[in-house]
Amino acid sequence: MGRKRTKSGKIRLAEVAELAGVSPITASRFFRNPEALSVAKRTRVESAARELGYVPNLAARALASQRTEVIGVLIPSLTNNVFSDVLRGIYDASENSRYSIQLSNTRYSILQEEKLLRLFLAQKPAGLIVTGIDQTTESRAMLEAADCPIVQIMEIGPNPVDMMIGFSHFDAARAAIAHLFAQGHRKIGFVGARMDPRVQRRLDGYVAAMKDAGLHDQRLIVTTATPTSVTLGGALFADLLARESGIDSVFCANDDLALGVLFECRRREIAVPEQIAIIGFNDLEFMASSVPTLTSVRTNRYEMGSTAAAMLIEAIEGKRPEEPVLDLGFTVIERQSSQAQRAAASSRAPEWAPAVQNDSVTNDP
Amino acid sequence: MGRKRTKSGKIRLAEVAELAGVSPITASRFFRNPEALSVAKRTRVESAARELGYVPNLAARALASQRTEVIGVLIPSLTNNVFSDVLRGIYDASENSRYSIQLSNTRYSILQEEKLLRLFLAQKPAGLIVTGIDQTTESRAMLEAADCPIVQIMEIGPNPVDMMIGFSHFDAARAAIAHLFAQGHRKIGFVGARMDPRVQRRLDGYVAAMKDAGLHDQRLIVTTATPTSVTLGGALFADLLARESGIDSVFCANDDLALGVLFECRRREIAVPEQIAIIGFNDLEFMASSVPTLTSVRTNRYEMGSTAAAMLIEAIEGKRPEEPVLDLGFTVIERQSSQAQRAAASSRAPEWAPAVQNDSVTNDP
DNA sequence: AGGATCGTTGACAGCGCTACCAGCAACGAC
DNA sequence: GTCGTTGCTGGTAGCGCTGTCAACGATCCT
Repeated sequence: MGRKRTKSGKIRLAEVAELAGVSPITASRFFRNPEALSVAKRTRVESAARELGYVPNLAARALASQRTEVIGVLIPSLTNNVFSDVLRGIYDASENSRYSIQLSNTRYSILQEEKLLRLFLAQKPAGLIVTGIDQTTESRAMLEAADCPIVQIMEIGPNPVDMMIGFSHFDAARAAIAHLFAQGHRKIGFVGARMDPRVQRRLDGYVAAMKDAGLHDQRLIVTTATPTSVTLGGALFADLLARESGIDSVFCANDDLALGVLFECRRREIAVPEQIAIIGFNDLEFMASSVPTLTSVRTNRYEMGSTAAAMLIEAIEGKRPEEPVLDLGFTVIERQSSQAQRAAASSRAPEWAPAVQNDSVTNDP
Repeated sequence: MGRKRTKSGKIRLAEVAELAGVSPITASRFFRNPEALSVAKRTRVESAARELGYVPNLAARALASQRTEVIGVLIPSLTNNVFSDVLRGIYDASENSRYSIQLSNTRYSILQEEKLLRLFLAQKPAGLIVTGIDQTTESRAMLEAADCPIVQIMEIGPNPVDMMIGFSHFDAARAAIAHLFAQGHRKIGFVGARMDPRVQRRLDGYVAAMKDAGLHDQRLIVTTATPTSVTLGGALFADLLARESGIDSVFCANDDLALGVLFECRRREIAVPEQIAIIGFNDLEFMASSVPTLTSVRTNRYEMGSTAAAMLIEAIEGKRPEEPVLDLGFTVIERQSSQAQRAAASSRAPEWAPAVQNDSVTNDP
């Protein structure tokens, strides 16, 4: 097999072209735009490539074409369960595409995000997925100047840089509070940690709902910048109880905190939901199987990731969506921890039905 | 600023060299091996690069040097909390290096792993991190033929391909059972899900310990190939109880299952640890704050990731570790859920001390 | 003094692929 | 018949960087 000056057994596009009896550029086209070839050449190149076990050299491709096939993803945390679901969606959706994912962790710092963004943009990514809508002015300018499609994920808001997919944390929080109101609760506490922009907007939604009902009281709100955890949920709830009495329910900014609150109630022998109702946020898997089962606001995290990646890839290939902003919504999943008091007596055992509610499990292939 | 044939404002190495008054190759050396330059030229190139805002073109570099600065990482799951800790370690350790992480999800399939491995290897990665020691023969051969450093993570065993970092799941399971024996438990159930090779080895450790004590009974073991979840823990435990009576304790192959078992006990009003003791595996954060707090086997997941990446980078740069196999060990963290029966009466409240035990929280930057 | 060695620098020649443009045959419109 | 037009193919010329080798002066040794 007559190679020219290539060393040991490396298969270049030139070898494939030679075996197929076409020019290198024709072989190249086969990989990028097969429809442009006549059927005869197409099959010849295809079988030659297979026979030689040809694998394209991505570095050479990137250098020659002046663009990469990399999708950059900027997320604020690798620890948070929420992001692992989103990421799984992103990886799944990109898996059978030509694009590869380049992930970076901003650690909830918009300055770090700006730095990483600069790094990414310098490599001319094919597309970018960024978290949230609270970039620095500088980041925002870079994103707007970038000549690749961009998807903002996790929430929606005005002025998308390009595309946007998420839901309204403000509305979701309002819905959570509305649910508690409907169950007869009035003195609703708020427990939040980390306080990133999305948690902040959940707090805003809570405050708005409470104000609308004339029930707002700053002393019902306990927050901290500390990263969230189950343990922290218990501690913050303890703070809340120490500060204020007569609280009948708690809205937790995420499910880990809610579980912590539940445990703290158990520790103090506070009956849930009879004495205190609990509602969490995100609807992680365990919420459906705790005792009592925990009410939460379900968010479509996996879909957020997979749809974002799918939209991005479509846009890279020229098929922009007609509607660039996609609201994935949320659902309040009512469970025992927030049932109205009259129903509470019979709520201990019968309604537990994991088979119906653990759908988040089945997403994992 | 006299550029030759370059279009709009793109800064190449040649521009930097020109401004610094050196040849391009000298400028190139500044980025790869600054010590080889005289101090004078070094500072000249440095300031020129900064002034022009030069960012190297990675594709060109990869093409010219015939190697990439990519570390490939193959993990079996993006959902599992365990891997998100490992990943965080990997990303943190690689963050300030020149290497970037390329992540792929094998979904617990060694065939998928083989396919991804082939893909990775074709791009000549600088190094590779693979999960576990159960590759296909073909994968094994590819790994051994690869001309880059490789770290196997998550467990240790004989015949490392190259480097290896983890701990013995077999020994860790034995230690868990030994702990239960020490607390006076004899009829110890095993609850496992997913049953990947590492969970299988935990089961092997359990079986070995039970056999040594003359207590082995196949009916005490409940497993499923289904992905793990809290809900599933409860369901499997229910199966176990239905099948066998007189069980005094349960070893759960991971913490999610353990939490599910705890909830199932609560649902059935089985006192923990008085009637049933529970021990989990991994020591996730919530284990320290449940009620009762849950005993678990702590594993060093973040360190596993960060050390693996650090070792790999060292090896890529020529500094191989003197000892290629690193055992990170494990620790049985005793909590209320496995306390001996005599002590159980006083175990309800006093020993709960989250401040001491929630160290996994502080790892998150 | 002559030779060997070291540290520093530069010239040259690609790495493997694709953008760009040109060429050619086949076809239809005028 | 001439002139586009379309569909397919190939030649040329790099993309921006680094491996290799050679050259040079300075230093050290015999």
